[in-house]
Amino acid sequence: MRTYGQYCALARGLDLVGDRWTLLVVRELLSLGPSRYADLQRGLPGIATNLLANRLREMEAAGLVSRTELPRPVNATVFALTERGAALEGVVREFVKWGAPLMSPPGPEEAFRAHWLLIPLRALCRDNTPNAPAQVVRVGSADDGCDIAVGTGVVEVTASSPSTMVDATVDGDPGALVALFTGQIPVSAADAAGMIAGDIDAVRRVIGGMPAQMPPPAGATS
Amino acid sequence: MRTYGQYCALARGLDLVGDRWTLLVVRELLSLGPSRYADLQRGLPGIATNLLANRLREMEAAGLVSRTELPRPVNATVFALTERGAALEGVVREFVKWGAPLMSPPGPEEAFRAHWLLIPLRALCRDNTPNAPAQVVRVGSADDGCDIAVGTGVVEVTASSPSTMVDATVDGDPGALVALFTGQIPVSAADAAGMIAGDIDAVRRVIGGMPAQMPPPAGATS
DNA sequence: CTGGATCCGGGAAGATACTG
DNA sequence: CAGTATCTTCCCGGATCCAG
Repeated sequence: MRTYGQYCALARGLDLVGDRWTLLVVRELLSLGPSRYADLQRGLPGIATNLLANRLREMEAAGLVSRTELPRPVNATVFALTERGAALEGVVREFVKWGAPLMSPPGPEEAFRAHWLLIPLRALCRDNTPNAPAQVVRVGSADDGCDIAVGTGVVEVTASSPSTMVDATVDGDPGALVALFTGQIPVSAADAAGMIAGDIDAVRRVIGGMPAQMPPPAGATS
Repeated sequence: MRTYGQYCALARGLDLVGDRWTLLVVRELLSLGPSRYADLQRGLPGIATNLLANRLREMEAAGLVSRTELPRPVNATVFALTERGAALEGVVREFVKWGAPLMSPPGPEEAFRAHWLLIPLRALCRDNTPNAPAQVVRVGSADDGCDIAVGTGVVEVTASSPSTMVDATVDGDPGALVALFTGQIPVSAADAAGMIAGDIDAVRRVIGGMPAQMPPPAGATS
């Protein structure tokens, strides 16, 4: 293993998770929960298959990931974060917060998965009408997305599950999706763009009126 | 610049600061404040000189670092974090928290600089006797270390400055220093080991009785 | 002396093909 | 499905050299 050789908590931490792709694997496992190899590959477009296998081995050796072989007839391998690996959530959350101002509209070559929004949505969503009955808003699709469950003021965001009944679904191009949840475009505009299906009030209910995190375009008057 | 090509705040953040050494450069600039090239080199043992120059250029291009050429007769270059670069403090803090359990005693090959303790000390130190007059405890030396200033319950940790008058100085081998401030060894033991010069009560004053963060050795009874 | 640039070897990362 | 094998590319690490 490559090490910085420094007796410093940051350096020792980076010795374990500073390699390329490692924190993105953590993101996947934090978002999706225990996952199979092929699911991780789908959530990590651009990673070489041998590299994913290497990372999973290294992370297992470092005690961050556990590997479970399911017996017949399932015959699958499931990767999950250990407690120590899940403890990286704080690091990832701070990173996402720091990266938020970088979320200008995506380039044409850039990949997108709706479940990547899970960690940001946990920080962004609110229950604006806590006295209303519980509702679920889906972002993305049943195959790849997040389910935002609200009720009694509590918000829970999970990876979307096909078996969950939802009150509304929000989908569309990635840049618009991010702009909607960061409050840069109003719900009405998203609806006019055909991004919303189902109960539009459920969507209004969960969107926190967060002040714009993105820097204004150069030359804009503040 | 190499990129993950993912429209995700974490991936875009890692595109900027995920390269090797980058976050350690941030650590140095957060701890020392504006610094010269040679100072950064001293705080980053193991880095190749060309690599440091490359990183500083890339970080400048990314808007994380500013470069100021001081005019004659000083004729030096000073590197400092921009506001955006300084905003990485949250990421670094979470990383240090996560890395704390990794701080088992250092190996013989491992480098150490006392100013690396600055960020951890900010989380660790308290003012246990807020009504006493203000005091300063130095960790390490005037050349490389931290000054912990306490008074009226407020703790401020800065890089050590030769012009600061201190009430006590703590120094010694790196593992013992970490053990002392994480509460794994008592002040009395550190004193018996000759680690403390000056007012030992000033040292007691700043050490927070933090519960042990390190995992107990295997087989230990909890 | 400070703040680098240049050159080179080794190894990590990336792309693709293939397999139990 | 969950990888391995192989090849290429290029980043990193170490040493040396250099301009102001």
